[in-house]
Formats: sequence, C-alpha cells, structure tokens
Amino acid sequence: MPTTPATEPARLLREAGLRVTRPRLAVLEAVTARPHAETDAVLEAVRADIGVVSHQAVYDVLRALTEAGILRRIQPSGSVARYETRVGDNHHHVVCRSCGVVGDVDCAVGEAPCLDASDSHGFVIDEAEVIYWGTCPACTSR
Amino acid sequence: MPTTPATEPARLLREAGLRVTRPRLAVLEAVTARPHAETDAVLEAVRADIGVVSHQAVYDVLRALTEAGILRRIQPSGSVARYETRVGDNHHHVVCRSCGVVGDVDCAVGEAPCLDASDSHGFVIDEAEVIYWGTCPACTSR
DNA sequence: CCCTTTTCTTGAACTAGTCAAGAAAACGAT
DNA sequence: ATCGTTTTCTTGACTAGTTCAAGAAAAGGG
Repeated sequence: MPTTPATEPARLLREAGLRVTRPRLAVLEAVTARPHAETDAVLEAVRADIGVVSHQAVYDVLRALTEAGILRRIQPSGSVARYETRVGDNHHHVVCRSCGVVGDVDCAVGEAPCLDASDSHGFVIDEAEVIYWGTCPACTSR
Repeated sequence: MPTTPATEPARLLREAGLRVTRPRLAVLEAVTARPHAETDAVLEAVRADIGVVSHQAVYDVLRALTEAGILRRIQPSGSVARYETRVGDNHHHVVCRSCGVVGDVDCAVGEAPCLDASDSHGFVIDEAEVIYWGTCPACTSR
C-alpha cells in the first residue's frame, strides 16, 4: 500500500525523535505550502488550519523543527525570520532589495561547493550561505 | 604638507556630501577601530570618546554612513546589526555558530566573482553576500 | 490505562530599532 | 564675521519580533 500523503509529515517528525502534535503537523504543512514564509504568516496559516494556537507554540515548533534539521531558517538583513522545507540540498537565495521577496537559486557548482573560503582563520566551516541581492522582476518593471 | 590623520575621516564625509559633525567622526573612528562592532558597542565607544550622545544620533549616523557607502552593514541570522569600514572590496565573512564572532574572508575568486547565480529568476543581481558558518578556533578548543 | 516527559497556553517582559517634535549645530551666502 | 537655511542631534515615547517562566494539557512507552 502506498504511503498516504498525510502520514508523511508525521513520519518525518517521528524519525527526528519528535512527538507528533497537531501544531507541529500544521506548521510543517504551512511551511511546505509557503516557502520562505515569515513566522507571522505561518502562525496565521496554522490558525486557519487547526484553530486556536498560541504564538509561542509556533515559535517553539519552528525552533524545534529547525534544530531537528526538518526546516531551514533564513533571515536576510532587514527581514524577519523565514522558513523553508528545502533542507540539505545546498541551494541559495535571491532577495529583492525593494520588496524583500525571496527566491531560490540552485547551487551552480555542485555538491557542497561553496564551502571553500580562501583563508578561514582557523574556523571549522560547515556551511556556506549565499544571498544574492538585487531587484525582482516586478520591482524592476516599476 | 602631509595629510594629518585626523582630517582623513572628515574628508570622507565631505566627499560623500555629508556634514562633518563630532558624532559622525566619532562613529567612523569607532567602527574603524572595531570592525564588525554592533550598534551598542559603537554607541559606548562614541560616548567614551566625545561624551554624551543620544542613541538615536548613533543610529542615524550609522544609517547615513551606510547609505553613503562609507560603512557596510552586515547582519548574520540571529545577530544584531554590525558595521565595518571595509567597503567595496568584495570580501565575505565567517561567523562562529557558538560565540557569534565574525571574521573577514577575502574573496578567493577575484573581482566581483560570486555574482553569478545559476538561475536568478529574472532578478537583477547587484551583490552576492557570502556567510561561512562554523566554529571559531577558541570555541573549537573547548 | 497510567505515569513520565514533552509540549502547549497564558501572560509578562525584553531588546533592537523606529517615529516625531523641537533644539542645536553646520556651513553657504551675505 | 554673522545670518538664515538646512541638516543633524536630543528627548522621550513607542513598536515589532522574539523570548522567558509557570502551570495545564497532551503524547506515547510501560
């Protein structure tokens, strides 16, 4: 029997050693449906989905899922925290300077490519995050 | 007669079309002396230097100098805003995950290298910001 | 089905940063 | 040098986003 879609997120949580709760499932669903959503948008979506939830619960869930590696948190300068489910595939982001919209950019170079710093001052580097700054098509045409 | 060091920052300001004021000179000096300093540290340094200054003045000055291209503002996720005077030389940063300390990394590839995104979704990109995440020597040895 | 542990609710608190109005300082013109 | 305009600084209130803390509720192993 094929896995029903609904059980998929639950499995993700269990495999990460996290308890399966309605807020967690709803957050996971909300972020999946809206990549780069800010905390507030996630909160609204979750409430639309399952009714009353405290904002604190959403903050806690977002943190727990991020620490578990299920979500990735990004926060370009001048923006609030945003979350996405694309995790571990080494992709980067484009951010519009004027409207703040965020897009995904696949890493051109390959595997875990951008990990080479010329002189890392003895730091043990585990991730290279790239943010491309510019103007999105919509803002350009204005 | 050689340029006295003290006039240098003043010239920078004038050339950018900004008025020369004590708070601005002090901020410029403070950031030069402490690359990657956070706003609060700049405020303290400026007060130690010239006495009473409002925090608002420091916020205003930091913004004005950043807009004029004299300072560069960086803000890694989970950190407050930080400022530096190295501007326009396309260097990047290493940030320690555990203590938050920031280091400079010269761009290995050359001129304005990291500016190529594989597929930029129609964005007009003007800058690529790279942040290397890892653990600094001090935190590693603990 | 119970018990322990984790998670969620409630509500307060905190930090970084912004807004707004008036006083003071810079500096080009007189 | 002094005046007047314009910019900048001071003062003080305020906001958004996030965190802290204590207890109630729910998850899930035994």
